[in-house]
Amino acid sequence: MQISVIRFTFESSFQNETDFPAETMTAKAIKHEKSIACRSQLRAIHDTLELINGKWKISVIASLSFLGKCRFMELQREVDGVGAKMLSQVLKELEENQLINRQVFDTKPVTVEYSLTDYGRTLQRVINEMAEWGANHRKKILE
Amino acid sequence: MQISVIRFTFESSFQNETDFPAETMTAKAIKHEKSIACRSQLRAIHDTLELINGKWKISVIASLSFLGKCRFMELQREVDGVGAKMLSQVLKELEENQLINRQVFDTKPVTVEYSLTDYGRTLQRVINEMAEWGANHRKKILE
DNA sequence: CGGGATCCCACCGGATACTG
DNA sequence: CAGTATCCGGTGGGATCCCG
Repeated sequence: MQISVIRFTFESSFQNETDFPAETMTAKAIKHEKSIACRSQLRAIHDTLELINGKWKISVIASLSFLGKCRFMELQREVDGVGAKMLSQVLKELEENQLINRQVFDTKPVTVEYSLTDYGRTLQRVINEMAEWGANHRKKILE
Repeated sequence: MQISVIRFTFESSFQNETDFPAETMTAKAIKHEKSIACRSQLRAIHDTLELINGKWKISVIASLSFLGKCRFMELQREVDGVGAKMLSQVLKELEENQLINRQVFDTKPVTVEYSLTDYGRTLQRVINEMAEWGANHRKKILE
């Protein structure tokens, strides 16, 4: 009967199991297994959120992703509503987390260019999923 | 020369274009096109963030996604660190946004079960990407 | 058990002014 | 241009108590 526990996979967790002929102990075991798996997923999600959480981070990353190299003012113009202070702070944090590069040019008025690092680029799939979902959501809301 | 604008796609935006033989006007046109595309992506991302932003929403959705139906206390136990007030608030907002179902049973101590709606389930891909990225990130951080 | 009400604080984030 | 500094209000979110 322990085989039923093995039957559990992440994929199966999205279906109801009301027709699952489990007795109490097996059900408990399944629940426990699920909880273990769930916590490890939650931890991973929490890790991700720790880096890209906040009102602006994802927008900044997405902008750099779509536009390539960007200067400070370009980014501020692109990300609607962000103030200089927040943008500055966000850029600093993203740089600390190795997600973006900061390159300073010694021109007459100093020029700074930001760009994604290779590691920052690995967030693209997450960003794409979010953008896609958002687009579908807007369609749905407007009936 | 306008053909070069047409050449632009999202995919191409991730490569440098330093070797792109564009004159100023074409480069400007490209930049403008990019900006337009970028803004529409940012708007979509903003829409998504509007629903799932915050410290707990994604964790709650992920928990329901992995565990299926859940009661209030189960969720609170699962999502590490969340208080009853926040959990309650988050659940209310998610319900208003049609992402979760709330089902009340008239037992002696009242029982409430939460579960994802079909629409809430469409967030799964976003969640999976985030979980996967977080797992890789943790691996990378630990060298 | 499943929350609502209240209190309270930290910090997010906006506005403005200033610097190099 | 690319920030930094300062001030300050709103609110995210924790703790605690309470209620059906």
